[in-house]
Amino acid sequence: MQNKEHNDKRERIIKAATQVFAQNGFYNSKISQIAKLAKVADGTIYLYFKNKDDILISLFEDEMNKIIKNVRDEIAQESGFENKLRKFIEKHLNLIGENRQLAEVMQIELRQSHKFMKGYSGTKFSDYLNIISTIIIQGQKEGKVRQDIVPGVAKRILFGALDEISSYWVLSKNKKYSLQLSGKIIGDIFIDGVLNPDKNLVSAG
Amino acid sequence: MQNKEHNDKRERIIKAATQVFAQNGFYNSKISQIAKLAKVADGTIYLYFKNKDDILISLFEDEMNKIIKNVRDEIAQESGFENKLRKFIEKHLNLIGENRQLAEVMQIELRQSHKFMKGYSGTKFSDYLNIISTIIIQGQKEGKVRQDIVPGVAKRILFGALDEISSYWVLSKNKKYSLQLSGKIIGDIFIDGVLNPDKNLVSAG
Amino acid sequence: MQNKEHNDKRERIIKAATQVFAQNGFYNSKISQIAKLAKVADGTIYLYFKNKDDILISLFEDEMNKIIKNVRDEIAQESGFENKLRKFIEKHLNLIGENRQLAEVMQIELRQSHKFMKGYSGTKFSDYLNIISTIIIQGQKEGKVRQDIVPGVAKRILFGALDEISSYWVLSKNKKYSLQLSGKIIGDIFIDGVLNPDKNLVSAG
Amino acid sequence: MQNKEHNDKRERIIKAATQVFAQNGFYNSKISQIAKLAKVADGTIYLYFKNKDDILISLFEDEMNKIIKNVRDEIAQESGFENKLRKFIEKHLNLIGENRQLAEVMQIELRQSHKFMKGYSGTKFSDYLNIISTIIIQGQKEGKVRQDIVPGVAKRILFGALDEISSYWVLSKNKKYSLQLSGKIIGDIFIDGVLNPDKNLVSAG
DNA sequence: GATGAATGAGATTTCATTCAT
DNA sequence: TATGAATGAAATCTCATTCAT
Repeated sequence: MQNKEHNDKRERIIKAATQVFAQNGFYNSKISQIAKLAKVADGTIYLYFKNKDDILISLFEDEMNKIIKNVRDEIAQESGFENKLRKFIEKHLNLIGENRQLAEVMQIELRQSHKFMKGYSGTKFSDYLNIISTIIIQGQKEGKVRQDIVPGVAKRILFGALDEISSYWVLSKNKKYSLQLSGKIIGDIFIDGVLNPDKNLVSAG
Repeated sequence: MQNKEHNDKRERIIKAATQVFAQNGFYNSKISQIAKLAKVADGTIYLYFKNKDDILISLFEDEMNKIIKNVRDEIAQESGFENKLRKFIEKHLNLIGENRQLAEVMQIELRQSHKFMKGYSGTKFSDYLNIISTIIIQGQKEGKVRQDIVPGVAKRILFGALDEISSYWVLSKNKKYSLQLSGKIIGDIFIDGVLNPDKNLVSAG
Repeated sequence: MQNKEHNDKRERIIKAATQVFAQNGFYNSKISQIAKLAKVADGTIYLYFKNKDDILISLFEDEMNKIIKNVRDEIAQESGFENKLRKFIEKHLNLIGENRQLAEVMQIELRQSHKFMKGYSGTKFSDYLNIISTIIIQGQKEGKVRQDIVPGVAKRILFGALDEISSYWVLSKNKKYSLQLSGKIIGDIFIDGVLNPDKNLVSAG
Repeated sequence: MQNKEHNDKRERIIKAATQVFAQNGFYNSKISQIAKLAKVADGTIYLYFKNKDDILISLFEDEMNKIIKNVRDEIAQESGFENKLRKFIEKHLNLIGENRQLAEVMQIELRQSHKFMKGYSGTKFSDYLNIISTIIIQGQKEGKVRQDIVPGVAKRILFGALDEISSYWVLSKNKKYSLQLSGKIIGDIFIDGVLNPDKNLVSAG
């Protein structure tokens, strides 16, 4: 019970922080705003988090854990390199589309801030990227993906593309292109781009 | 003479700000640090810039102007969609490699901050991205690039990939992959990914 | 208890501000001085007041409320136009004499500042002046005061006279004339000056 | 020629300062504003005045010299205590009416500031007030004014009344009462108020 | 004399964090 | 645990004044 109450408050703070950070940016957000929105006292926040930075990091890690688990589960249900990759793209963009505020914080704030947060390793983010490289490696084993594609580079290329599309979508007022259309194009370009030309011929023949 | 001195000071401040912002991030940078590094009095900065935000924006616009001009000139000397695109990628990554501090500020700080700078339109950034879409459109006219590739989406996909690779390179201590290698892979994936399959077959045949 | 502490601090700040403003003038007074004298932290002041201007206005309104109530009560106990007016004069000068610092602030600082305090209506001051006009109107009803005396003008004439005498007394080092003597002369001049000549004749006859 | 130019600049600065001080108050006025309005460089002001305070004091003394001379001359042409006094009131209010900006500065700024200007004696102001006491003393010699009226007090009473009326007129948007009407009432009250009652009877008889 | 760019001291205000209750 | 009043360090920006030209 105590514990439940505890978690409840922690979660309320994280949720409020997500909203506030998304709206004002990390540096322009005030602890008191978060406290107010979470319906706790300012001081209470310091019972759950070491300091302001810690809220951002915790928020990120909490959400990343959920996301990584979720994405991994879904991808496990797909078979074949291409299907898995398209599923990853779909899931990523869905997450952005469904939780815009979280997306903003993760995209904008964390990128800016993590350089300055001592002791933060960014492992979770690495874990997320490695979902992509694992798929690519599998593709190479399947003989689908060219051997000269370095998975450690390719994972960043795909993530960067997704991230930029997401940023634009999050920040722009008039959403010119849907996330779905963008996702399709990303998938087309990336998959065609990494495919083994031999297989390509075969599949085209 | 007066004018030269004037420009000199303005430039010194921009240069110092680049260094300081890169090192500490915009919000953790102090005007006094910049002034000290630029060897001017704190107050002098306000003769050249409206406020702290204005330094960041000016820095960005100044550099963007130079970069855009430079990149456009170089691309103009190349012929054909593929050459132009590879040149763009090469130039972008060279800029990152040659001026790491500037790159850090442009990549990290501006992305975070521009949301909060009222009245800043970000035209320069748009201009830069449009160099890419112009090349893609040319590729479509040449019959090289598939018609279902939306240039407005593709430009962000390529930029996102370059940007992420650059961010990683800028932030990581041990630079595992060279920018050159990464650039080659980006080019390979992106170009193969957008090529018209018919041409592809022909070129493969 | 909480509340008492609260009021205590607010009052301590007001009191300290009165002293500091009186000594240095509003613009030459520093928040830190006031805080130090009030034995609170600089930031604490901003829990009770919006800004520096607000301290001055609050100080004025707080004191005016007390003064107006006090003066009105005392005047209510007097009967007849002349007695009431002499009592007003006596009370006004007593207030100056008893609380020189408050007087200085109210006389000098507020007069200078209120032009620049947007949104400050100065109602309290008006209320105070209207105590005088009320007495004059009563005098006119009693047939004592000439009908051609415009109460709205006369109230300022009397207040101006009192104010100048007070300013002089507050600012001059060697107080040549006592407030009492000055008060008597003001009363003599003003009352004789507004009396109905007919009554005057009668009373002289 | 040099000298004429010199005076011209000095005067332009004084004139500009009057305008700027009147509009913004002394402490909210910037040297650069005054310089701009006077069409001189900021630094030029320091060739004519020691510092910002000195501008205010000089402005005051310059104008006071003119005013005192002017008022004295006009009064000298009147005969008898009552005429002289009414002329003084008329002149004072005319000055306010004719040069509102100067009036504002003299009334509001100087009053506030002179406490804080080291070494400023305020002699000119004293000279001005003594015009009044001289008239009153003459009135006492003529047997018109009661002996128990202390001229040093009475001069402040009259000045205070005039000053308050003027302040109100200068600051209020809708000028409810004309300066002329107010002047008549001040004269009526003050003169009747100081007159010897014996003379009063005689003059009434 | 005249200029105006440069100076740099200094004050208000904010806000993360603490701690007595 | 929870509170929220109090703290006080710290930073942006202003502007009177100076001084090299």
